[in-house]
Amino acid sequence: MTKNTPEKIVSLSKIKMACQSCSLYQLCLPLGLHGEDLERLEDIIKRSHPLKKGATPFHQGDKFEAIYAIRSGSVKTYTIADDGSEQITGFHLPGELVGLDAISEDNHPCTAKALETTSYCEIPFHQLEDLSGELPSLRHQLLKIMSKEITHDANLLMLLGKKTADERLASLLLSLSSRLSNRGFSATEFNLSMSRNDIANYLGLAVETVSRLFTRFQDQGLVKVDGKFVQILKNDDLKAMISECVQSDPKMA
Amino acid sequence: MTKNTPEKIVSLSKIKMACQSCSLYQLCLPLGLHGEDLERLEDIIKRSHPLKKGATPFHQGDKFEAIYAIRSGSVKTYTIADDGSEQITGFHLPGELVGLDAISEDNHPCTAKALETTSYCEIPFHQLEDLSGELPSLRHQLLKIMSKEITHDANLLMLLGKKTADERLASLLLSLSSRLSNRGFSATEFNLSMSRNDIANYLGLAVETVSRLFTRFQDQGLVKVDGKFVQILKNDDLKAMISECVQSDPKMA
DNA sequence: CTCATTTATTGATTTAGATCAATACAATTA
DNA sequence: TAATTGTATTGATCTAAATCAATAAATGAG
Repeated sequence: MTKNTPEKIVSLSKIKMACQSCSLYQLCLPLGLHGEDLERLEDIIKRSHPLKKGATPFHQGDKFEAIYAIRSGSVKTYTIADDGSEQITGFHLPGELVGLDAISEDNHPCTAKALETTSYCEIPFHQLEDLSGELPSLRHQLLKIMSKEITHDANLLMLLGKKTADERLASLLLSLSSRLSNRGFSATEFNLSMSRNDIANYLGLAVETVSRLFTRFQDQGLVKVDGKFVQILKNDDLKAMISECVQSDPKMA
Repeated sequence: MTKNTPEKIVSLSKIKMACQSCSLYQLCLPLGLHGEDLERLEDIIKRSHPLKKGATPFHQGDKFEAIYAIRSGSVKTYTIADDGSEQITGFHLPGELVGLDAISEDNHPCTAKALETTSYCEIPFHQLEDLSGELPSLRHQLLKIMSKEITHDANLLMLLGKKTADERLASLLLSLSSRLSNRGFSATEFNLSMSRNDIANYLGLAVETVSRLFTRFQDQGLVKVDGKFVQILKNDDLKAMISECVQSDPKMA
């Protein structure tokens, strides 16, 4: 792929994105668009070379030019504070959009890094914004995706603010499981593309704690873990973990 | 004001919102709109009666109809998990929009509650969405505000995931201070409209811890606290607290 | 005003998870 | 292949913050 630039033997018309034929259509930006409208969106979308593991499509502070839709692979986003400490703000799977947080300041508040070989579509934002003026369903879908991100973050806040280490890991595993299954992958077994360190960082825990949790979850028969390969054995028990837990404070709000 | 309903003696034309004359114009949705465009936005905005303390303009699960711009007072938003536990997702000050997280599912994922007497503008969302199709700067401002919320949440994540109790409280105080000062209030002294319990919940701490922190901050001469009234004495020291702290993990990402 | 109830502060004790430390296991590279 | 470096697991110890417990202020209702 990198050696003999085979793009040259592919007809130009094929290089153009075909969202219609993309398995992620219903999860991604073009949802709700058809016919000519969809073609207009496809016209502004650029497919780029796949990212190798560790590659960074954009860095914190970079001028905001485009948002990125993941086609395959996975990406983490993280911010680095003044003191150099890092906080991972998300793990992103195929069909998800990355970079929307850059609109506000017109530069990226976080860095994105491929956790494995990752292909993606690049959508120049100003063109998208203009086009969204003309296409109500594109406009709505964009707002919807952003709104979803806000909700997702709020859930994560709940996770970090209130939950125990067990519940945090259970939440992450269940989130990955359900998102992967929405994308046509197995809900019960998958490879974690991120390191234990990344998981710990994201969940606000120490690596050692994450490691111990995996061991314990396995001892409890909840999961089977072999390095990055995870099998969910008792989905319901994991779910129960994250809802039963926090004994409610009956008088509040 | 509350006794003799002076609204009745104000002409109907005045009841219509006048974003131009609103001190929050440059922080709020209409930023960038002028003349006829601004009037079109004002036409869809409804000013409602002020909320009394404890009133809830919308509840978790309510169908999504409108977003709310705070004019005066303050509001907290929170979600209630299945187990009844509550997580406060934000404190909202004048000029801020509440309810944008409802777009994604078409119903509100959180409840909003007035922390004090609070006046607000109600903006029916579908009309706003339509109008944003015609007005590029409105469209952009809406995306910008949503994007800002995503960034804000990411920062909060950093706060809850990584920081110590001291840093959390310092962050909240500085955030309130700077937001209040942007809104024309004093940056150095203000009343907290939320309870210690709310603060604890929001910061993911126990009430007792928050209480002890206020005491210690005061002992250290960082602030002067009298119940809900807070004076920031050493802004710089507080700032230093939140950046020096977390000794970076040099090898990561 | 008094009484009741919520909200806040302070102290004593416990604990979940961090940190420190050592080892084991992978993955790269030469 | 061994050597190097990064990543993961496991154990021992420590500590920040939770929890438990009691009191003290506020707030609000009658």
